[in-house]
Amino acid sequence: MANIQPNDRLYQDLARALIEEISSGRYPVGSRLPAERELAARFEVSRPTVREAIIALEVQNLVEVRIGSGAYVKRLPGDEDRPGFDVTAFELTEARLLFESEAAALAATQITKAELQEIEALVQQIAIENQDPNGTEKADREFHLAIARATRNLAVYKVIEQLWDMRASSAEAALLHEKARHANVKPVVAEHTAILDALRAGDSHAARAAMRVHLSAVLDGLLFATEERALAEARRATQAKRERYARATA
Amino acid sequence: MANIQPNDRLYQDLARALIEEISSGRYPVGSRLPAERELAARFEVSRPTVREAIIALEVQNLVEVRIGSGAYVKRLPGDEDRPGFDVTAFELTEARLLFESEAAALAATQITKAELQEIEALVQQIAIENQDPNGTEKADREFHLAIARATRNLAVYKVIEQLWDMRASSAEAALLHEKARHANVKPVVAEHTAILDALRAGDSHAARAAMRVHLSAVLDGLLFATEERALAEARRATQAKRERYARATA
DNA sequence: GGGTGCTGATGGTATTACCAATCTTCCAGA
DNA sequence: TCTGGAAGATTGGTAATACCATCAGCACCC
Repeated sequence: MANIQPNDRLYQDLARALIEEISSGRYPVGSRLPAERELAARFEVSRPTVREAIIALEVQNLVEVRIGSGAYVKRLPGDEDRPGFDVTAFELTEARLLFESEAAALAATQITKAELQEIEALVQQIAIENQDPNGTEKADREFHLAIARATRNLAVYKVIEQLWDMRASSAEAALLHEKARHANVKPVVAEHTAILDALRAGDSHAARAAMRVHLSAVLDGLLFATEERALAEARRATQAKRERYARATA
Repeated sequence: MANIQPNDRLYQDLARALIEEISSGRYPVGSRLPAERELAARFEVSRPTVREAIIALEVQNLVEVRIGSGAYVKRLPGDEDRPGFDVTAFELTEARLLFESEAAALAATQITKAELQEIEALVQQIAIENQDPNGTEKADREFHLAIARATRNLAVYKVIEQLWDMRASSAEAALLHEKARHANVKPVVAEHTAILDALRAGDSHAARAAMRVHLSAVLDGLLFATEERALAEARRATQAKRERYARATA
């Protein structure tokens, strides 16, 4: 296949190339991509492979396929459309900082006694999970979702849930959170308690601020884990160099 | 093709059917989907069509394809993967008010010239769509997603996209927005321009405020449409009562 | 018990054929 | 001259078939 960086599967390589061409302005929004047969000839791949690449673009809502007419560019790709692009732990935590703080503020305006009791029980469970060497973060997740539920807005709840699902399914985020945990960066009970206190006081400003403090600390923990990871990588690279040198001088 | 509701293109029908099967628990997370050849036989389609459907699922990160092994379920489809999930128009717009304003504030801190140009073109397109009696809200959607993209945070983008997808798939929201549109409540270009101006000025506070003004107005429009609808319902109820009374006294 | 090799099953890609839908061009009629 | 319809070309959609690469499981040997 011509002009494609071999990487994984052909359809992905071709989708990537087409995304690059759209991004570079070769095919503006509203314009039609070349026909399947033409693309197949140009990239020296089979037509089914072209179709598969176009479908990948279609599912990402980048193009619209009109039967008998062609594939039309719907929008310019952003970074999030590059295959293999995963949500980073930083992005995830930044998004949570922005959004969960607003959810906490809204919840504070209307939270009930029962909801407060549930959240209090979850704070206690977080403390218990922190003692367990193989602890999970189930209670932490439930704590945040309980606050989202207290907004009594289903859309808000589904958004916060989506953020937590992203966290669960992102390999990079999982790795970094694991590193953070090994470095003993765990949910800080005091921060959760501060959020709970602000909710109890019905103070939306305090709730927003407490949630931001908490998630900023999570962000710091991730940066700490990132540095730890960078150090470990550097050590590994040095070791490899030493071995190479030992081999060269043996 | 067997057991598929005919709708659009075969691969889409099949992808939909597979999503339903995953959702219903037939294929839990981590389990392997049947082989392409088996699915082709079962659904009475060709193997390339099966491949196309699997690629659609793969691009949506629902499955992971291992060469020589099969397609494995990565996660359960959420409600956002299933059309028809019902969030009220009020909940949706309130969530957007909370979250999109934060996204606008973040975007304002780093937005590029190219991104501003894209957004400006979209504002102009909104104005054009407003003239069309059968106008859509495509440009409005793209406007908001372009701002989300300008945050350069994939998690933020996916959240805003999810909110718009909820709107697109919610029957109740669609009805109310239709009512609002008939009452001539349309995207106000001046509000969009104000958001654009704040972004251009790199003023995150102004961007947040402008987005909140805009979405508060959308909320007002919905409430207006809700009142109109409530009035119409009340009139219908009164008419029904009159007919019942007339029947009772006849 | 562990390692290696073989076989069958899996996905990946290509070629070819035919059909349906759309677009463009040309011709005939008003 | 203009308009509408038909025909042909181009487009995407689906299917069938062939062959190749990779993986997983099983059997055999050390």
